[in-house]
Amino acid sequence: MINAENRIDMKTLQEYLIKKGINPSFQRLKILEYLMENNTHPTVDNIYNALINIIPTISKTTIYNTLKLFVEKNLAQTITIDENEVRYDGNVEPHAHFKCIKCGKVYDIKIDSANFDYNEVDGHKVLECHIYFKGICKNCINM
Amino acid sequence: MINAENRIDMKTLQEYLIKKGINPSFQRLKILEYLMENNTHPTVDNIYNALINIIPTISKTTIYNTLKLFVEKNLAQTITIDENEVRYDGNVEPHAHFKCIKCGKVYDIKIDSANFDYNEVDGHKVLECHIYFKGICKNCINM
DNA sequence: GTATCTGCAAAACATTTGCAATTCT
DNA sequence: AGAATTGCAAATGTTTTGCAGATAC
Repeated sequence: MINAENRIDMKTLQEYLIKKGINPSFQRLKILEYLMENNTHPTVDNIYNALINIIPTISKTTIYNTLKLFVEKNLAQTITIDENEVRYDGNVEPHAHFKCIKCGKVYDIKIDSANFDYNEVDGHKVLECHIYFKGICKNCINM
Repeated sequence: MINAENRIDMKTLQEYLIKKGINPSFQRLKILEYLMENNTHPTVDNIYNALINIIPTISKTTIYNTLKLFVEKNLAQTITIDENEVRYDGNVEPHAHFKCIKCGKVYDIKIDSANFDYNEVDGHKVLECHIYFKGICKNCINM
């Protein structure tokens, strides 16, 4: 879906929203575009601060509403790697995350899908499995 | 540390706090006792509502302060399995958690320590590894 | 014209902070 | 008395809610 310059055309995004049963308003398109083009696991505030330059009238309420809708329709997932900061990820495939305690950046980590393949643990039915790491990222380790 | 009735005597708790470099005030002892006797991964509110019956003057500020101190001194760890609810766990050994999406209960899951033994992922230095599952617990699955 | 979507303002929560009162030794 | 601890009240920050106006079909 993403080309070499990490840009996605609006038409593709629009079709994606419709396919998922979401009315493709301009705000929703831009929020989806931001999620797709930046795999930085943004907070609501991150998205708001980026989009206020493009849509000066956008409100945080709309961002909250839209992200909630995206999570319900499985276009995004929430990441709660740290207390008091909910982040959003447009990648809904199973994968792990790594958060650097120095720079705060959150990286995607590919994990052997076998490690994710729990049907049950201790007799409980497993529907989701989340894995995250904390430490020093490779950019910070040499500083 | 815990006997058959899941009760711990105050003397033992007091020695534990002192060993960890914490002045054993009555409030701190009771918060530690609650954590140790209830492995229910309580929120600040859970602890407050339980202790207000024992110490009618206790404040949430004290609970926040004390838990922060316990985490610093490695007597407890925070669990952020769901956005907007920080839970505390008196078990600081590496282990996974399972949260039931029906009843909301959080269970401890023993995990082969080999699965926790990452030194590095993708070149990043790993200091902590957290794993949690969501699904339907064995008590809710037959209801 | 009716449904939906947006965004302001207020409300609802959780957590932190400043500070004064209390407790402990 | 002096240092640490506690707890009230206010501040902060994030997310939700109610609702009125705007937009889309």
